[in-house]
Amino acid sequence: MTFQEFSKEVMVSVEVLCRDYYRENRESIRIKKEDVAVKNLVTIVTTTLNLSYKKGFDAMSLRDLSRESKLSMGALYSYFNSKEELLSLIQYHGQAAVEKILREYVGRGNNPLKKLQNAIRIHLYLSELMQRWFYFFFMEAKNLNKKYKKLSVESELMTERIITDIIEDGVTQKIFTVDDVRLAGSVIKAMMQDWYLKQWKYRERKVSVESYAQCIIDIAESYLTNKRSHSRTNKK
Amino acid sequence: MTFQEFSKEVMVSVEVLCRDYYRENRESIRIKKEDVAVKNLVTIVTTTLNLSYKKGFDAMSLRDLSRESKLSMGALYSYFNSKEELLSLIQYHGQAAVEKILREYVGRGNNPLKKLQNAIRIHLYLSELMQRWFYFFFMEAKNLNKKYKKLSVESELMTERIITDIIEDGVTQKIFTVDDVRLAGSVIKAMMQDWYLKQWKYRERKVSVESYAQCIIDIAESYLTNKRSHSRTNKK
DNA sequence: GTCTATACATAGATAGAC
DNA sequence: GTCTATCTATGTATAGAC
Repeated sequence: MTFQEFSKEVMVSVEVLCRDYYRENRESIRIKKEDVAVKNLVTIVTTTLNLSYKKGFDAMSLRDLSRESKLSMGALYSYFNSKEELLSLIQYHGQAAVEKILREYVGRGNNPLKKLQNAIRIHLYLSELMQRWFYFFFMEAKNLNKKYKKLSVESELMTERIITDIIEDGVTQKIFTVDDVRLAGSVIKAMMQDWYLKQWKYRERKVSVESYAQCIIDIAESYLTNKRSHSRTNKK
Repeated sequence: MTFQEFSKEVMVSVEVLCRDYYRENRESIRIKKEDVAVKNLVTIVTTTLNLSYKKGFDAMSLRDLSRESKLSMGALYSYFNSKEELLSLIQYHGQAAVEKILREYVGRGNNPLKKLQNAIRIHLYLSELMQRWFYFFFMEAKNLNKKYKKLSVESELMTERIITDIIEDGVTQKIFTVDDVRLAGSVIKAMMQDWYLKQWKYRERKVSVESYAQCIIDIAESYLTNKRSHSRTNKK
């Protein structure tokens, strides 16, 4: 599956996501016309993601947001009750959207090798489409309150789990060889994460998301299918 | 080289680092007794790193810092002229200290394979010793002004360069096979970075820095010494 | 050298006109 | 629904006593 095919198919629209948020919070949002509300929410969220990418959520003042989104302070507060609520809106609904898409696309393939390739590609394609979101999830997680922080950690572990489950499967089928499945999954995830954390670097070097994916796949494969024992890792 | 051997040998003391800063900025620091100044600078820097780790540098107010470090607001401002100066003090002198140590230890080994193993280990050991610093460098880079941001990017590329130079060398000697040397170096760095960005995860799982290092080395080796062609990556 | 007290700017948040 | 004007808390930074 190429990136282009994927992006045509998923249509992760911020609009859908904001509509979900709106419908779940009708009571606390003062705006009653759904279309107006959703339209402005999209602006608010998009602007927040961009400003946070530049200076961080905490450094972004609501006056910055007001200026950039061309909505007054008063208008902003019709859509959320506090800056913290804006933060958790993005984190919570964003991660939910990501999980939904991952669950839908990941898991395809009829053997562990194909499944792994697919999982890596899908993850990377999605993080490319939603770069600002993924960056935000990671960089702003520490500002969340206890409840949302817990959800955020769970989300991190869930995506790791997708990888480790496939590896586990491959080990059982004697296709993969590896000592510590969870550690392997963790570092594969780390490589994937670099794609959206260091966007500036890869953009500058004109690395395409497809070739990046292929590189990670090659690395994962050569490690997991390496017949030589990794016995030194076993010392513990 | 084990982590214990390394940590005994390097002695990255925050004190040395603060003394350097003090001596370079004698004019602008109002405190004239070096020992008093250095002692308080150590407290200030350490406390800043800890608070920033918890809530981010931007969210940390100088009142927080004053409370935690048990120095009054007035006292704090005897050591720096603005919050921004505190930020760049940590970034600039911290990264300089890191580079100095890396230059000293990396490059040992009499063939590319040994050199690569050594470079990965030293990087990880150092990032373990200076976890708060490395975390700070990455998370707070966006708050720097233009001048220091440039230095920060250079520092990132420099450490990447250490890895790619070794790989390049190995390719020339036909020990390694890889299409895109720079991309390989970049993702190896990404795996190393995860060690200090996700400390909570690895601590919880009781992964030692040595076994983490061994895992990254195994992955890098199996990829770089894999004879199978990575032709698919070559499409560009 | 260190403190307390305070100036001044800006932050988040809200009231009430339109 | 959106705006402007304004409240109050908190932030960075400094002056001046000890």
